Amino acid sequence: MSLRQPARATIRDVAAQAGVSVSSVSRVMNGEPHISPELHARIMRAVNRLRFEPHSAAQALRSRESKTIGCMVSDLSNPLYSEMINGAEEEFQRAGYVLMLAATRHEQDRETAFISAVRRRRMDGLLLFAGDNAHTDFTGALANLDLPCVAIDREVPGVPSVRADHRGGGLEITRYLIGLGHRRTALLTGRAALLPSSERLAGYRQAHTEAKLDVDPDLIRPQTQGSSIAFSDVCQLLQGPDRPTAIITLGTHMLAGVMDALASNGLRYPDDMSLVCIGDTDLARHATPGISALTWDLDQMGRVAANILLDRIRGGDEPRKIRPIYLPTRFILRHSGAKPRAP
Amino acid sequence: MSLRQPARATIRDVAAQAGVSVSSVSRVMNGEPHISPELHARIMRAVNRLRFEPHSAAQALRSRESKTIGCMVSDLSNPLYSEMINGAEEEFQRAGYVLMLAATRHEQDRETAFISAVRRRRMDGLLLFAGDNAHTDFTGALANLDLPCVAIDREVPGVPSVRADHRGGGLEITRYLIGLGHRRTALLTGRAALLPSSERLAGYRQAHTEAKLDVDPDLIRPQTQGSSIAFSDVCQLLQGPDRPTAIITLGTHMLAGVMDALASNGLRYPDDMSLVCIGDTDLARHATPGISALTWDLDQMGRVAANILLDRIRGGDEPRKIRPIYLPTRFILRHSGAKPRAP
DNA sequence: GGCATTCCTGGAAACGTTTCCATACTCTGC
DNA sequence: GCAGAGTATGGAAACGTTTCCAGGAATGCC
Repeated sequence: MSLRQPARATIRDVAAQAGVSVSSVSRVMNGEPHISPELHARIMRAVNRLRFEPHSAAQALRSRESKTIGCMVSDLSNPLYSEMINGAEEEFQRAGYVLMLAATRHEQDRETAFISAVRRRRMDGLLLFAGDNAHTDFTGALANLDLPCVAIDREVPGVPSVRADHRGGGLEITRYLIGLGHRRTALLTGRAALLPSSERLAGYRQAHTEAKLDVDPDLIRPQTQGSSIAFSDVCQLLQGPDRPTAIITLGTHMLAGVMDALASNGLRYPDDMSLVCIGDTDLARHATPGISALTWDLDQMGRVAANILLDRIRGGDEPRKIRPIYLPTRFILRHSGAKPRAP
Repeated sequence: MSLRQPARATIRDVAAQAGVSVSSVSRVMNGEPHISPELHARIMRAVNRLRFEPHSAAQALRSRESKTIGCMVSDLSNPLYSEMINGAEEEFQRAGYVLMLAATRHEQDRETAFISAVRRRRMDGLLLFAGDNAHTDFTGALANLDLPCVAIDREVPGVPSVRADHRGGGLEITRYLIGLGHRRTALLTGRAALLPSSERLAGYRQAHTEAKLDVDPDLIRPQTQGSSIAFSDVCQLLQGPDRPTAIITLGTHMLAGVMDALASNGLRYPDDMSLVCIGDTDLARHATPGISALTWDLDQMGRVAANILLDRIRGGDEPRKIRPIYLPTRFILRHSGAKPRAP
């Protein structure tokens, strides 16, 4: 159809075509004030005729702004993350930024590699999703970065963060189970090094302390997320001498493993075992009976984090409040909890 | 801790520090041959001392390669997509490319806006995930792009694609239901403008033709994805005079609505209604009874697409085979299908 | 009418690389 | 001992913008 375009138009071509200087074209493209209507019109005509599109590498080089946000996430296939990113991305799009994504798969090498990419590409900001707090090389590299950052459900020294109130959520659901009479509640909460897990555990402990109950460390299973791991964890717990009477588990992937384990041990919930899951899912909603779940607004979290980051980018280096912002969790009561059986 | 770094080191600083020319530094950084070991060592020492990191905008400007891949997806929060992207991203990372992500939310404006961003940023390639084939402005803009592209589950003229065999899958599951004796099978398959939906429908029709059955257009519900829509669709179908005896539905979000609709109409599967879902999910796996599902390898699809794109980028403009590559689907038989009740 | 502002425009120097060209040196084979 | 190929380095011109500086034309004020 169209001939192969020999070369893309540059700002120079536009200036020549319109018979004006390059600087005027630049001013028009950037919407600067003090431009006569005629000049504006003439330049825009040339821009359209030549289909001029500024080369953003050149812009970035000169203006020291890449209009780019880095986004580091451990596992993109986890819907918890992708939903937050979805929300954040929309805010960035609206502000004219493009998102650069990297999945680190919990590997420290990938984290530092991405930090390096962030530096080389002079990205304007960085969004950090939950990742291992134990990765110290990473926080070191980050400290030298001198770049607006916002962390999501992650603790990074000197970096403001947005978090769901996992501690409060853990407290609420544990209190609920204790209130039902449960004295032995298993907690399958994902990698211990992740902030949401450790916060949840803190809430769980607090609820037990309040009720003057001891917590059996065996009941805490801070394993990597995964349905088969949940399965074997639960089987193991069930074979022990002193079974738990309730289980708190992550909703994504793990809940399925837990349900399998119960079923293959001939147990039913809520009668033989109470169940609460963290993060509402189709499975929790539509299992029979429905499974009570702790939930929070992922899309909103992504958006809030994005806007804080944008503010910091625009506001320059103000050493804003670093205090984390907490978003509430909400407990959805369904029918997966009951009083423990009399022993 | 560390003083605020006044300015980042440039290749010039490195050259000065090492007492060599800029071009030598450039050569070393890019691993070019014909460099004496001493020079190499001297330069690397300077690089490390100054913590030099090349400015990728400058590199992109000069070398006309941005080492960047655009990735356009309609809805990032859909796990089907995020899992494919997760796979693709790993391949790109391995090859030294960074992924730039945009969620279009099925809005044509966002699609063209992103295409423009792709041009301005001189991205090296573009990955297109399933989107409305009806968006013609978009395909026009794309045709002018003259850039390596690969589409995933999407039909774009002149662009090679990777697709799951949705047609074959639709055929297989419809045959299965027809084999059980079903004559009226509802199909809730998502937006009609999406390739997977239309392909699935084609398979569905073919199975009916083979069996010399008519298809009732009322049974085909090409609605937007969403659990509440599935709910009302099914309720409507159940109130009609001539109920379907089987339902094929998308697994993500929609299956839940379907199950709700059945429950609230006092129906049970598989006895009152057979069920097959597209895309395996926790819910399909762990509902009781388990729900038969059509599945395919999302991670693999992302990787295959990424590698085709990388090949095209490296291989230059070879007008390769544009024929789509199909990945197989697999039918997982569970317990959600039965013979229809005698009327 | 002279002078200080403000408005509009152009020229040219950056920004930090890569790459082309030139040059000086080291081999190799005869 | 010399042409020619190959190796190792440096110099300088791009790449396509933004932005600083300068200057001419209006405008306002006394």
